[in-house]
Amino acid sequence: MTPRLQDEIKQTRPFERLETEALLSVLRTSALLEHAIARALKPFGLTHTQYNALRILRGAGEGGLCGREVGERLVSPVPDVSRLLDRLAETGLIARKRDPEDRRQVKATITDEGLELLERATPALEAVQTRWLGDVGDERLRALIDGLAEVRAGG
Amino acid sequence: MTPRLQDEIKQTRPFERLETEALLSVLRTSALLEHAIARALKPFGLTHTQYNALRILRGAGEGGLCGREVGERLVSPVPDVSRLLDRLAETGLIARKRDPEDRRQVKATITDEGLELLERATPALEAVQTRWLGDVGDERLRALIDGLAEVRAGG
DNA sequence: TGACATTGCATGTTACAACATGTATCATCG
DNA sequence: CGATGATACATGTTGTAACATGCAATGTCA
Repeated sequence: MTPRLQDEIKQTRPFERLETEALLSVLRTSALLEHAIARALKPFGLTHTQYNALRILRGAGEGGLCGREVGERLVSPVPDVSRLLDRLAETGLIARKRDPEDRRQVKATITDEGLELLERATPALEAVQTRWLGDVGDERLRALIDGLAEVRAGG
Repeated sequence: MTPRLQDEIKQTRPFERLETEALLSVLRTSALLEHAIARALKPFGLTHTQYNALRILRGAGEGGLCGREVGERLVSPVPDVSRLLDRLAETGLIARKRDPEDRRQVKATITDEGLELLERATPALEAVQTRWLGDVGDERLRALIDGLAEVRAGG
């Protein structure tokens, strides 16, 4: 049922240290999930990062957020929020305007078109979530969440 | 000590479902780890994928492996092994030649230069592993490994 | 043997990531 | 008030990822 990482990547020898196996497990699992997510979002013309940015802006409401704030809220940090928002603006999913309070900032807000696309795309993403995590019990999920938080605390 | 994901990405509301939090935890943790790994490998002019390919070819020994086999053994699948090996060959880290047994295949082998670079780069990667995972106990690591394997089994 | 599919790899193209650098606006402090 | 630095964003460049397509070598089967 649950295959060993060692077999998945056809490694002949067992891992010497538990930490190595854990590290590679995180990376491989994430890569597979990202791939599944990319496939699910492709029909909507969105990358996962773009999808997340739209969700963040929806959560921000009318006032919107500046680029820096969007960057801080992204699940996976990206060092180029300007062009991320560029592309969303080009396709009309968000709108941008200079903040009169601080003219350095550019406030981004989600458009109706963006909201509509978000609602159409969300079920595809939930399907991925259910498929991959739906059969994992709450106790295991909790252990996973806590363990990963502890890893991140090491950085 | 262990921050909540919810706070890390400045989300105001708690996650509705445990699965969502687990999914995003995997993705975020992996992104942070990949970033740390990329930084560690940068002085050696290697990406993480390239580093892994070199390790795989070192493990294969004299006979080498063909591109398909390298792809199967990579932690994170990449759909372009040809050019991955191209770059390693350009910098002299691997050598390639057609397999006379099956002329479709191209056997890749690691060069002495590749072996030497691998040995110089490995400590940097182990440092990342120790920093991020060194303080996580074996029991938690085991739970992490098992939980992630169960997630992958869902796909 | 010859038609057909399959496998393994190469290559063109597009989009995006990552890094460095530039520019306008704001904050701070003498 | 003016100089200096910090902040927020824009932009140029390079390298790579992802996808599609094409070609050569092999396998399959009538």
